[in-house]
Amino acid sequence: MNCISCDCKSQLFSLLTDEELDMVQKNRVNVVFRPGETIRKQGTAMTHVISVNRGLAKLYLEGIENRNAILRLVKPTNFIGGPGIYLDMMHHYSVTALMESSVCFIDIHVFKKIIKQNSLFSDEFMKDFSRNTLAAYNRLINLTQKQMPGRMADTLLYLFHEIFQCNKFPMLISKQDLADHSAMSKDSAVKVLRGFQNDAIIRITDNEMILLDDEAMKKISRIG
Amino acid sequence: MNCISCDCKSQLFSLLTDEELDMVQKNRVNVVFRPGETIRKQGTAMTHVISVNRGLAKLYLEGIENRNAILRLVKPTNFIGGPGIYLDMMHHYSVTALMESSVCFIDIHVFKKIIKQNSLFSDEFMKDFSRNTLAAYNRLINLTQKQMPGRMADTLLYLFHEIFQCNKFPMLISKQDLADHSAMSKDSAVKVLRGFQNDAIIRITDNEMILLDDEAMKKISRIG
DNA sequence: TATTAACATTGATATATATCAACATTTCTT
DNA sequence: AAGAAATGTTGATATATATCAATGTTAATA
Repeated sequence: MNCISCDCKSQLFSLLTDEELDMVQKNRVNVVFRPGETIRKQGTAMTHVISVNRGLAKLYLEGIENRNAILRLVKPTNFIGGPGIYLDMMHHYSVTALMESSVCFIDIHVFKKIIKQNSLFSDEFMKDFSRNTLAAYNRLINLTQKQMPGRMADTLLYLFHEIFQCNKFPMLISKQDLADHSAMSKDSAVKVLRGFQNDAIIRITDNEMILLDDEAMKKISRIG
Repeated sequence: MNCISCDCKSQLFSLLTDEELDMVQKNRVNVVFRPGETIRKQGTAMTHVISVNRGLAKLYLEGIENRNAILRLVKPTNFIGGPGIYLDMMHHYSVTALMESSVCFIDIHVFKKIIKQNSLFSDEFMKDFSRNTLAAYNRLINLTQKQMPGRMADTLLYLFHEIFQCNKFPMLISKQDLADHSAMSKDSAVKVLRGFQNDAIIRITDNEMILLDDEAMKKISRIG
């Protein structure tokens, strides 16, 4: 496999010249993770950035007393950098696979070198970084100013519309994960989801979740 | 007043050459705001970045139903950019003066031009941006995983140690502001502060707040 | 298949937090 | 100085949320 012909590299890397891609090619390593395996661990040294080729993973902050806050899910062909790149070369969040996932680790020094020499690339990197920061601001508002049904509705709308882009998705994500993305306890998450099912807004079967009433869900998101 | 000799410009700008500073000089405007005046308004077009020369201001997200989330306070010689620079050239947060404040507005095109040509400057800009993003991550954990006393303790420790760097500070910040920084209602903020006073952790007089027991405050921050 | 371990569910209860209403104080305006 | 407006304060009450305990279900493993 070759970076130049690879069609599952992050959009960021399509801005590179063949020469630059060749440099990436020589300084990357591809790894396949199984569900539950840790791709990145918060608090460890950052030696590589990541391009997700295949699969799905959760990106989360490890908080207080083993509680996690899931910031977002990552899927092909997302790029995973992080604020440590320019700060302290540490990982400030963890990433764990939710299904079998193939990712490329790219040496951070090569990455930084290319940032300096290719301004199209660095502009797009800044855009990606800015989008993530803005998303964090929105999370902050939603998680602190809405109550549980509104927060869970935000999480589900995110999954249906942004991650899976479909009105049904396979239940690769646990109830605990849904709770961790919505800043509530697992018990509360289960109860809120039960309410949504009773109101025929979603249906949850053994292996998938189906969005039955998008309008109702959006309304719950709005009114908090 | 001249940017080259100015000793209250943001540290960022000390990395510029005299030539670059001259360009800044020709494309900046200095404005003095009085307490309560809006320096930046969320949702409007971003035409300038800001360097704070004198004073104190609150930087906040405008949330749901007129509720605000204060992200941080800005003081001399902070730089104020924001995720809009590389995204959509819009302001994603508002900034309001808490006391008489003098700030310089620097044309964003000039700013972007210098970013491209001076890598010391762009590296330091990235550091500043990353620090703010990391701070937002920490806020997200503290605000969603701690209860009210822990959140208020975080707010007060931030004010004493990071903003004023003193065990007392003038009450330029209202109870509503303290509530908005701690993600709680004003009523609740008043009650939590009353509790801290009853436990002799702080003292609040007409015009200042005094930290009496730093250890106790840190403990409340820890145990949430 | 038996056995654990992880994950899910539910109702009851306790706790945290917001809201409300009434009032006090300060600040601003005329 | 008077009035109005903003801000601060408090206790009572209602609501939201977490925790707990009991139990069920599914998935991993021997």
